[in-house]
Amino acid sequence: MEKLEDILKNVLKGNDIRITRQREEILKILYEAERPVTAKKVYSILRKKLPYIRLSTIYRNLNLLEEKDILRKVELNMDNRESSFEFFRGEHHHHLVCISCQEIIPLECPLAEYEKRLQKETNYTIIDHKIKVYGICPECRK
Amino acid sequence: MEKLEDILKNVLKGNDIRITRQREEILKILYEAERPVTAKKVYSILRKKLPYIRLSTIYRNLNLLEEKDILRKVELNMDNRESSFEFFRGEHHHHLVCISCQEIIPLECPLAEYEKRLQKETNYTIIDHKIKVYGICPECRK
DNA sequence: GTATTATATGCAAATGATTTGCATCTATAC
DNA sequence: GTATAGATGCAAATCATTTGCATATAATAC
Repeated sequence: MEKLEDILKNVLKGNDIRITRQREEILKILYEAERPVTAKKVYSILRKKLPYIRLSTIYRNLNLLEEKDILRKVELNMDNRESSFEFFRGEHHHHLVCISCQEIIPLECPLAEYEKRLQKETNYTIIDHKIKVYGICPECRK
Repeated sequence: MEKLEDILKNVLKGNDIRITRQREEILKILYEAERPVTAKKVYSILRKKLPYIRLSTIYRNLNLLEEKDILRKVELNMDNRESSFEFFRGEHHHHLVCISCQEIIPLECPLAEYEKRLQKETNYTIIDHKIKVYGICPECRK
């Protein structure tokens, strides 16, 4: 049974990405996160371990990992100001966000059939889509 | 038959918004636009007529009109950097955007049933949702 | 292990959309 | 017309994100 550190190292190697301490730690945070995280969040976690790390390094790596399809970028705030990132485990999905406490529930994609129909109706080649659902969770409704 | 100027004036009055030249012109641009427009776009159109207008005025008014439910704010770029606004004619809808030429097709909402189901399954109170579909239009595919 | 070289990082500054503070102006109510 | 709450012009601030550059480091060949 492989150690997490080695698994993540291999993820990097397999994508021709050099292994650096910063990279490993960033990826680990994303891998272990239960919900999408912002660059600032990664920064605030990491600077305890790596006091010299900069936000620019975080951004460069998040973007790199997204380009390599290891992470996905998602916009979850209603106002779309800050991006979050999540480890991409191969499944296309969406999010239901509580507008009060920001809790996030992943959603299976309900548009598979719809996309096909849309493609026929509009004659567009459909590439991708994004869905975000906003609500209030049972906890916050109380 | 009422003139457009008067219709828009009444829209403003009906929402307890003072009538100013800048306001009227901004609203008119939005009303007549065939697709969502950015603040910068409004600015570049308007400064021909009102050379002294500032982007801050545009933003203040777009935001005000959105709060009053006269406009809707939409994020159409894949990278979500710039917001667009469109005149809200009462129908909840979404957009299919060509990632090459940015042409936009409005889409009827396919999630009405889904929202109800989701509400039951998750016990969240569903408030709203956003869908964006990205594709390549027939013209650009050639 | 050491040297070589391409790439990554720290750091500071830039960017770009959007917002804000403040003095002045103006639409509306009296 | 006058008073005043609210709007605008203007400049500067804000905030997430990106970039330029000198230095440091990982991968690679020896």
